[in-house]
Amino acid sequence: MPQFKPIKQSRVSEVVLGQLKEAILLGQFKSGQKLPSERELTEQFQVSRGVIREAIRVLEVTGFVVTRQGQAGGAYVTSLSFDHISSAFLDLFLANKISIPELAKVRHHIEPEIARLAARRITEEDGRRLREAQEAEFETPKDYSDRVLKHQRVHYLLAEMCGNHFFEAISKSMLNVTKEIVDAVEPDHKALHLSGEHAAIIEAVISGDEVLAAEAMRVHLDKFCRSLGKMEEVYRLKTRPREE
Amino acid sequence: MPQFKPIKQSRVSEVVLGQLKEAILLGQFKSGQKLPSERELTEQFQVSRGVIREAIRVLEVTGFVVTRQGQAGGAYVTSLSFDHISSAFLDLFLANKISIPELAKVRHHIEPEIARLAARRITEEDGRRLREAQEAEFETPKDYSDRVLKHQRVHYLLAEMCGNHFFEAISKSMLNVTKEIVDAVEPDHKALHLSGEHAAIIEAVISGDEVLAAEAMRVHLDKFCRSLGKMEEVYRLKTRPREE
DNA sequence: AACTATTTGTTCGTATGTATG
DNA sequence: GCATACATACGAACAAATAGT
Repeated sequence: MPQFKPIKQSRVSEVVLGQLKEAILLGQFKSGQKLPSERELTEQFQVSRGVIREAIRVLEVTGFVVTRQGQAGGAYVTSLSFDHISSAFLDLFLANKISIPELAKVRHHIEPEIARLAARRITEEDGRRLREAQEAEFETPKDYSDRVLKHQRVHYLLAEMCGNHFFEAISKSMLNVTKEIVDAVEPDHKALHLSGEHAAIIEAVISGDEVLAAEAMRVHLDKFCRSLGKMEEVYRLKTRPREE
Repeated sequence: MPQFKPIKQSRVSEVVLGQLKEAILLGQFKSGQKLPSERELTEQFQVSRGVIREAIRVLEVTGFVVTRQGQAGGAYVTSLSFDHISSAFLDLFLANKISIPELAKVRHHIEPEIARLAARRITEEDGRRLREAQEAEFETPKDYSDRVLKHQRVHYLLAEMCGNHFFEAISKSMLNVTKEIVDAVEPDHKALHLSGEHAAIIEAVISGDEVLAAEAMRVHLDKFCRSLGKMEEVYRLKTRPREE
């Protein structure tokens, strides 16, 4: 006996959203192309402008389009990036659903593998970018936030080089959350200077030695995650009172 | 010379969104509580209802609130779940930003570790649930989708038991994407019966043997990921034409 | 440099649908 | 069944931004 599927599509905006999303995924609107204007869409869908706007807003926060104002403005289809995964993870962290030790454990488990994969596929161009990032660590940063970014750059590059977009998304998300923490705590930890910490990793990756690269990353994270752990209390104090 | 930060917060709805989100994260609205009604918010913020509605819609798709209609309806704060991370990953997959081999590799690297952690913290109650899930695999499913769910149940439970919410979120996301694939392809692969496949893993986890649990998971995924790999072409054919 | 057309952003008033008591 | 409180939807306007003339 075939079960019936639950009928319930109240909310017109979700139907509109579904059709627009489907069209984008089907490639009927390619990256860079513009969706019809809100007014046009109201005519095509025969719904009010508010509905259209809600649907487009959702497409925007899920990363499918960006909107611009003015003539030649509108909703432009974009290539989905990993930023929205990152911000979803960040939300989870801000809502205290992920703790710093948990973050540290995951980084410790994943990033050595990423380093290993990067070492396996390293190219000359990649090597150049790594060395470049390493030198940038010693430049004087504009502010704390910039300094953290400079230090994360190597991890970021390795994530891109590992050749697995899933790993890349996860790693970038973790770096993003890490940055949130360090940014908040850093001013109290001025002493924390890690410039040059990545040298061993970079050399191992460039030399193509998978095992060594993973090991070097492991050693680095051992050290870093320890200091990350110490930030836990400071961070929670500085930010919000725990939800009951 | 201190740089000026780019001022640009046009879009009233984003300011409203920011304030509401902040209030929720600060615990000023606890989980289960209701935000003020749209009308009240228009008065407090002194903006139009469309703006309020857009902000609430975004809070909804990012998982901070659910909205209900009718008297006693409104936007209710919810505890952030991992569902939105999952759907963000699913979007990436649907947009061809993640391939099936990539997914397989990540599962292969993460789930043994999850099994290991689960084995380390196993409780009697957990063991009972695992055995329960295993028996359920042999029950006759209602449909293909239900069958996949039954088979994934063990992986799902282990993710919850591993004690790391980050791993949990990632693993559930991967399972979610996997389900999408298998659901689409399964009808062609009726022969694929995996009932009982998880026995070794479950026994190892329950016995608390970390090494064995990880190894059993590795063996299982070896096999499963091979068949997952074969689904790649079938899946892409069945679904959408690639966006070049 | 000013004007114009286009498009999103925002507002208000009103009407309808839906769940609660 | 009716009143209430709320979200949902519509439509017509005006404001603001931006590209082209």
